[in-house]
Amino acid sequence: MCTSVKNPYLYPMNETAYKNQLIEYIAQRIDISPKEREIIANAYSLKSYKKKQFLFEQGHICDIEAFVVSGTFRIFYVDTKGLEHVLYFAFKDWWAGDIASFNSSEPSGLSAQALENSIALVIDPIKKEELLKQVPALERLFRIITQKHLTVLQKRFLLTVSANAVERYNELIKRSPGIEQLVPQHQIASYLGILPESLSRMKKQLLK
Amino acid sequence: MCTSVKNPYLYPMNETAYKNQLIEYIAQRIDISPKEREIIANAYSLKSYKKKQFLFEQGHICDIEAFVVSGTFRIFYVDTKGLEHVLYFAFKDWWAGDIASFNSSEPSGLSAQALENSIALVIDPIKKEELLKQVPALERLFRIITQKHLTVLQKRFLLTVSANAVERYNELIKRSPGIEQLVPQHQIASYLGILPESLSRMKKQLLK
DNA sequence: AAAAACCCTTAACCTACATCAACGAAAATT
DNA sequence: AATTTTCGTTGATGTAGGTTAAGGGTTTTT
Repeated sequence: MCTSVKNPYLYPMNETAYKNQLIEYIAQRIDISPKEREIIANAYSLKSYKKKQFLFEQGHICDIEAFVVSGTFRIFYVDTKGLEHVLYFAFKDWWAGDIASFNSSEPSGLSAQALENSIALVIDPIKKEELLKQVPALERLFRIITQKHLTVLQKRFLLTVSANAVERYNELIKRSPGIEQLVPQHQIASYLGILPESLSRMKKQLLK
Repeated sequence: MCTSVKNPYLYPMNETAYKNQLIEYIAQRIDISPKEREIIANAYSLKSYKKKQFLFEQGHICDIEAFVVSGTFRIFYVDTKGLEHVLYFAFKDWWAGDIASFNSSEPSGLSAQALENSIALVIDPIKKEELLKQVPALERLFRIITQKHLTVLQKRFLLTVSANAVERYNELIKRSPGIEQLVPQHQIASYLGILPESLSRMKKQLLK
């Protein structure tokens, strides 16, 4: 299904406005010249995703790294028993991708799916390498972003092995208040590493 | 306890040889000039650690990033109940540090302890910033290393939430054969996210 | 408007691993 | 060499969260 870039439903703002959102994000983290802003803006393509549409899919090569400008994606893993595990949610101004597959051209171990109609700026590995050559300051940006992702995942991992589901739930609500309005409850259960039935039971208990 | 740099027991090789080990590691990943090699070698300090000695400690600021040239460290987290959880082991040619604390000067959420007498090349955040300024190509190296760490942790996390202890144990042995000769069994249990008693029982079962 | 798909809840039962306690062997420390 | 600490094992018992099954509500699709 090929949707026009001009479709006002999918793109309530124009392309330049979305790209400025990315430029803003970058400028807050490193210094970039007007010339570099232009190069960056040109390197990314604007794409829209309908609810349930995939950004990339497990088993296929993930040749996309996305900056979410609007909407929400869930990034998840399907295990050998067919169960899904949410690695993280990508909201506005977050990145979504599978670093491993993106950098090695090996099949991705993750899928990313829109939880609602969403818009993202995307780039492929070749364009990204070119971009890094043209704007070397971005090496620093992506190092810092990756470090941040690593520290977040590290905390999450340690919480997962050291705390029970109730504690992990409380931590999530504390860190992301309002997430229960953005994401269906069974997806939250998946993020917490438990079944929807268990989360339902847990929340009932917590009301006492 | 101040140990002399000349102590032949602690340093079977000389300082230059250890630094060359780091330079070799770097040169295999990015291009560096002879001049840059010298700058890098000068930025790091050689330090020795007796068995059980800490490289850095949870609750204190981690102002150390270490490249292990010999020996083994365990990097672990002590939870609110006082239980220890191994995040990873750092062997020869691995890095050990707490990125979050190192970059933010906040108290570390991790400890690193030598499992045997070990030797490492260490750097502090200020020296590292200087080094990155003098050798910008290292931005790329550390971006790539951090990406690698992130993908490894991601796999580990997803395995932890999707597989049981037996499957995680088999995966560890497959990926790191010989680890059982390097690390005591209760540390392996901690890495797997189970108690030593459970691992012992599990291995007995597996023999059938 | 009807049908289908999706989502949440509850209940009975089950299992992987934790907890607690005790023992002997090995290794480190004196 | 003696003492202490560390390490691995085994057994009895407990529990968080998984499993299975079923019901009803809500949203999406036709």
